[in-house]
Parts: sequence; structure tokens; C-alpha cells
Amino acid sequence: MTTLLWFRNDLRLSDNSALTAACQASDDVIPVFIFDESPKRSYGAAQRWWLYHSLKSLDASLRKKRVNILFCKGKAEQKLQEIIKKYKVNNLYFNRSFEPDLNQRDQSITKRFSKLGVEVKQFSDYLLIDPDKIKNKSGEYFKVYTPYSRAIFSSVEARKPLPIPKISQKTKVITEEIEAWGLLPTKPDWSVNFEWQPGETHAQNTLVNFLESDLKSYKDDRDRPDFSGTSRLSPYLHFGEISINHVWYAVLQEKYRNPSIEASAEVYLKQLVWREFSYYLLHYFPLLPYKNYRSAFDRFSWESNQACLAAWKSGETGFPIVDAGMRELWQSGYMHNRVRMIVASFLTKDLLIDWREGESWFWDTLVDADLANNAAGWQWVAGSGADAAPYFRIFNPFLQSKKFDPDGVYIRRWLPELKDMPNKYIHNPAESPIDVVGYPKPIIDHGVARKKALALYKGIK
DNA sequence: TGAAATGTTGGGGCG
DNA sequence: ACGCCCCAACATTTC
Repeated sequence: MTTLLWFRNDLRLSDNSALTAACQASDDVIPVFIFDESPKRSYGAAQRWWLYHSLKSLDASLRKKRVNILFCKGKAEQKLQEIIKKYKVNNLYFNRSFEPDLNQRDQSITKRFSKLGVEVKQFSDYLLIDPDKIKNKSGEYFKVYTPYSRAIFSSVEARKPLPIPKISQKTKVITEEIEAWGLLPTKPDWSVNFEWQPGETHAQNTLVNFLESDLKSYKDDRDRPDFSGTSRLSPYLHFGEISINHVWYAVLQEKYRNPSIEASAEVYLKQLVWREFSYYLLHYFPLLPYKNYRSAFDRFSWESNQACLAAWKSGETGFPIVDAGMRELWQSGYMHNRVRMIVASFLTKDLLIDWREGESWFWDTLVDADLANNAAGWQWVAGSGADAAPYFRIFNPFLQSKKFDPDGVYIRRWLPELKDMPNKYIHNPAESPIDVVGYPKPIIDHGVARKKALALYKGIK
């Protein structure tokens, strides 16, 4: 009895439903990972970097258990067909994807191989609760976050994470080398300053560190990019190096153990529910990454200013908080959440550039780029999303900067050319009497841009 | 998970 | 003592 365990965005051994079931069903488990670039939304560049290291880590953990993972590159349907035939596979087990295109593909795969006599089993542990299980009182799906989150909080039942199962493999598998997949950047190697450590072990360490130190002040510190107040679990959750159930369960345990952190724990769990809500919306509106959720926004005519878009991408807008964020993104593959909102507001409401431009840049540069979260986040800021920020909520980059990076610590970390700028001018060096060398003047006047945006947004109401 | 514009209040300076 | 004005400080409304 040979069982194929198809790894996807669940690159972990613990608390993995499909893996656990596969190991119970069979004493000959072949783990497989298929690098498939054919779906419409394939991996962004930063994700590929992460994927490489994550697969290396998974491979090493399995080897310690005398199990070889089968790596192959190609179209999933075709590769599975080859593998099933070659290794005389009886069962195919995997965890569901909630990306609509992948889910559709998976359903057709299930049908196809079931017909051929393979037992195909799908499991669900990428979300707390499957989107089709949560509806409001009138049987519709929720379109507003707060009532949705109440429904989640009252129905989620986190369970103790499943242990790493005993896994055994009899079949000798011959794998491809993932070095040949070209996952890592070469010239230029923009990943040189990445400080991330992909892999299941680091995912768990990150969680434990967060629970021990930053969770208690999360409520107050999470919006401060100059602090290390966030969990930094997003890429691990995206690739499934840790399960959402594991994180939820661990935070609850910590809350029971130490009731004084309750308020912060609730605020953090609500953030996890935003992730859940993003997938929920994507489930009911599969075009979320491509199409305005609120169709009134289809009438909005975005500006296509290539010079401004380029300045935004490279962090040369002359607005320090925006530029610091964009350079953090480029240099580290990540950006603090508060700053994501600021740079997104700046792109869509100051520069009047289509949110899809921002979405696509984030997709390519974020190690935690995630179809649902990225799309929902951008539409939220742009105002086109479900339960989105209203069009008139326009961030003032200088005020946001003063409020959330009061001493300019975050700005100076990413903009070394401003390291000697006094605090008084760090948020807006253009006001400084000192001539700044190597830092651009603001590419637009925020006050003017704001008025223009308000007028335009009003027009589509 | 805003910010700006506008309105209101109340203390203090001053004639 | 009183009215008047100024203007923070805070509150409300508007975009």
C-alpha cells in the first residue's frame, strides 16, 4: 500500500492533517512536492527564495527519518500521473488549497485519479474554519469584518497540535535537485540582506519567542515599526510551516496561563481572523486579486504615472516613512503592517495609482506574499474592498510617521542618508534648513494630492 | 486600522 | 466687577 503525500503550502511535519492520515493509512509514504508554475498566479520572486530554503529544510527533516521527498517540476496533473504510474501509488493525500484556481484544479485532479482507482483524500487545515461553514443569520456570507469575527470566535475550536507522525517509506524514489529550478536570485542577488530563516523549526521558535516576549505588549506595540512588536509569523503561516490551528491554540494556552495578557492576546487573535476573512472573501469573490470588490470603483480612472510608480517602488518619494517602508521591503522581503497601510494609502490616494500595481509589486517582493491577504489588504486600503477604509480616509504620511515612529528610529534604520537629521525634521526633511545630500524632495504635495483624490473619489460615489 | 475643517468652551488678559 | 477678545483645548462634523 503506497501513499503519495502531496506537500503544498503545508511544508511542515507537525499538526499536518494529510500527513498524519497518510502515515496512519500506510507504511509506505512518498512525500512529493511539485513546483508548478502553470497557474495564473505563480510564485513571486521573494516567495521563490523562501520556498527554496523551506524545501531544503523539509528535505533535511525527512532525511533524518530515512524518508526521501520527491521533488519535481512541471504541471501538477501531469507529474502526479507519472508518479502514480511509476511507483504504483494506491492513495493520494493532500491538504486543501483555498486559492480558487488551485482548488478548482485540485477538484479535477481528485475526480480524474479517483476514476483511475486511486483513493484521493483531501484534508483541511489551512484555515480555522472552511469558508462555506460560516454564514450570517440570513444565510448570506458575511461582508463586514466585525460580525464575521464574532462568528469565528464563537465557532472556532482549536485543538492540541498533532504530533509529528511516525513515517515510514519502502519505495526508493529518485528525485530532481531543486537547485535546477532557479528559485534563488543571481544577478543582482537582492536576497543578500534577508535575515529570515525559513523552515518548520524556525516557525516554531518564532512562535515561542513571540509568546514569551512580545505578545504581552502586542496591543500597544504592534503599530510601532521602530519596535519588534509583531509576531513575524506571516511567511511561516503562508507556506504552512506552522499551522493556523497551532498558533491559535498556543495563544489561547498562553492567555489561560497568564490572564494579564488577555487584551493583547485578543487583539492578536483578531489579526489572525483578518487572515481568515481574506480567504473567506476570496472564496466568495474569486476575482478579488484582479477586480474591484465594489464595482463603483470600476469607474475610477487611475493615473499611470510611471515615474511616480518607479519612485514608490525604489523608495525615493521624498516621504521618509514611505521610503523607509519600501526599502525595508526590497532589502528584507518584508514590511511592517502599519507601514504597509501607509505606503498603500500613498500609492492609491496620493499618487492615484491603481491598487493592482501595488498588489503586484508586493506579490513579487514580499516573502509572505499571499494571494488572499495581499488582495484583501490592497482593496481595503484603496477603498474598493469589502468593509474597506472609506475613500476619504487618507493617511497623512507625516502625521503617521510622527505618531508611529516618533523618534525616527525606523526611518533611520532604512534611510541611512537621514541618520544625522535632527528629530524635528526627520519626518519631513524638506522643512529642514540643512541641505540634505542624497535624499529626494517630496515628489508631490500631500495637501494638494489629498484634495485632488477627494474630488475624484467623490465623483464615483 | 484618519485628517482637516469647523464648532464650542472656558480661562486669562485687558480696558 | 464686567464685557470683550484671544486662543488653546477639546468636540463634532465633514470629506
